[in-house]
Amino acid sequence: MSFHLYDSMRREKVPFEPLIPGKVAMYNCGPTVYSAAHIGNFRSFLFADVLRRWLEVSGYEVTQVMNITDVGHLRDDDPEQGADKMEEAAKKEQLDPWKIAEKYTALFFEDLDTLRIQRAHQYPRATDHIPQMIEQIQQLLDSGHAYEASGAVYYDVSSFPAYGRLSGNTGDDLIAGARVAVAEEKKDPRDFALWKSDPHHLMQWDSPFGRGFPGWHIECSAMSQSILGETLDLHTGGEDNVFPHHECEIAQAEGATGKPFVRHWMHARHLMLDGGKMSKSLGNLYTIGQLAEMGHDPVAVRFALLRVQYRQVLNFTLPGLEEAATAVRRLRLFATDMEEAAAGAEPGDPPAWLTAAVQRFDESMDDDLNTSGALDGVFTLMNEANRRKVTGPDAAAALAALRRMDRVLDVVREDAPEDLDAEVEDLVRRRTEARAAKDWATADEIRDRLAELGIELLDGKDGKVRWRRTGAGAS
RNA sequence: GGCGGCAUGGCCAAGUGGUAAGGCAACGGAUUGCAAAUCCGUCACCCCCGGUUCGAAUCCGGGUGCCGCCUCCA
Repeated sequence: MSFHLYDSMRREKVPFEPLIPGKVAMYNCGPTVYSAAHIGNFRSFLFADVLRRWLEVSGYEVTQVMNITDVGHLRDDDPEQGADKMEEAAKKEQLDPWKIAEKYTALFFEDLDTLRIQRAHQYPRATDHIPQMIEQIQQLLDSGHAYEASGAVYYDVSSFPAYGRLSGNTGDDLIAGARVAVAEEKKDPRDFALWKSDPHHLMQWDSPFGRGFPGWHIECSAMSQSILGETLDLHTGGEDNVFPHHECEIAQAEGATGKPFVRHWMHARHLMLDGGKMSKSLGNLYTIGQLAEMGHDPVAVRFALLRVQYRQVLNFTLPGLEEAATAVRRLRLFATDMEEAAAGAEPGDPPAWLTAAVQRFDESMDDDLNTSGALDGVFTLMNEANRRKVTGPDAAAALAALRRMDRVLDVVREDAPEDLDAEVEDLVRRRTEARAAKDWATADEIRDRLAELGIELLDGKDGKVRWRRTGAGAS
C-alpha cells in the first residue's frame, strides 16, 4: 500500500500523488501571533508534523513551509467597522503591533519545541512578504480578476467560476446567509478585499494602489507560491480555514497563474474541550504553558492529541490526559526493558509477530494517518514482546521497530537526563541501605518523601532499584 | 435555511460483508518486607426500527440523539 489521504477538495480518499515523484512541497496554515496558541491550534500543527514525519519515513523528501501571520486580519470586511486583532492586542498590552508579533512568535516556537513538533524548513512572516502580495494583487488586476474601488482592491469572484468548489458554498448560500456585510463599493457580496486603506491602521505600506495593508487571504497564496512554486503538493489547515480562507486562496493563486494551485487539501477537525467547543470568550481553553504549569508531561499532551485521527472530533479532557501519561510511561519503560533484553545484540530477522505489528502500524498510517490504528501496532508490538519474553536479536529487532514507529509519533524517546539529581540519588541509596537492614519504617519514610518530590520508585526483582519522574509531582 | 461529521464494553477508540484491535479503568494471579511499578489472564455482539444477503457493527431506507462549518477562529 502507499499513502492515501482524504482530499477535502475531492471529498474522498485518494492516493497521494505529488507533482514530482518522491518530492513533496507542503504548506501549512500557521498561527496568527496576537496571543498564545492553544491546545486546539496545536492539534492542527501537530497533524502537519505527523504528516511530514510519515512522508519522510516513507521515503519522500519533504519541504515544509508554515506561515506566521503577523499583520492583522480585520474581523469584518467593512473597513469602517473593522477591528484588527493584532492592533487590539497591541492596545490591550500597550505594545506596538510589531512587539506583539515578536512576543507571540517567540512563544509559538517555544511551544513547538515543548510538543516535539519538528521545525518546518521555513516560517515566512506576512510582514516580510508585502512585495510578493502586491505583485500578486497586480497580477490579478492585470488579468481582470480584481478591481479597485474607494482606495481598496477587491477580488471579482464572478470572474472565477470555480469559487465555492472547495467549501461547497455557492453564491446563493452566501447571500442567503445574510451575515456578509456588504460594502457599498463591492460589485458582488462575495467579493473580498485584497488590499485596504484605513488611515487609522497602525501597520501600513505603500503600494501602487495607495498606502494601506493587505487583505485577509492574500498572504498565504503569495507566500506559498513565492517559496514553493505555483503548484503545491499539500496544503493543510484547520477545518475552519476551508471557507473563506482557502477558497479565497485558490481564487487568488489560480487567478494569478492560471495553473492548479494545490494537488491535495487536508484539513484537521477541531478539538472539543470537556465535550464543548473551545471558546476564548468562555475561557475554556488550555495553552501549552498552562498545561505544563499544571505539571502535565508535554509528551502526554502530544500522545493525547495523536491517539485520535486528525479527521475525527477529539474531546480533550484532563482525565484523558492522565490516561495518555500512563500509556506513555508504560511504553517508555518497555523501551528501557528492551534495551536491557537486547544486551547489545544486533537486530535479527523480524519474527512473524513483529512483522505483523509493523504492518499494522504502516497500513494504518498509510490510510490517511490513522494514528489510532498505528498505536494498535505499537502496543501489540509491546504486548507480544512481553509475552514472549524476547531477548537478544529478537529484542533488538523489536526495539528497532519501535524506534522507527517513534520517528513518527515521537512519544517514547526520553529527553536526555538534564540533571543527575544528587539529592534523589542520595535518598534512593539511603533507602536501599535501610531496606537491607530491614528498617522498613525508614525505607517507607524515604519513599513517601520521594513521592512528594514527584519521584516514583521502581523496585526490581534482583534488588535493583530504578526511579522515574511521575511528571505530576511538584519539582 | 445551506453544507458536513459522529453514534462500538465504565471511559477513550480501531474496525466498511464472514462471527468485535488497542489504550485507560476494573477484577483475578505472579512478583514485593508492605506497596507502587511491571508481567500474565479475564472483561462488548456494535443507538432504535425495517430491508438486502447464506451471512452486516460494516450495504440500503426510515427514525432518535450529539457535534461542527457557513462569521475572526487551527
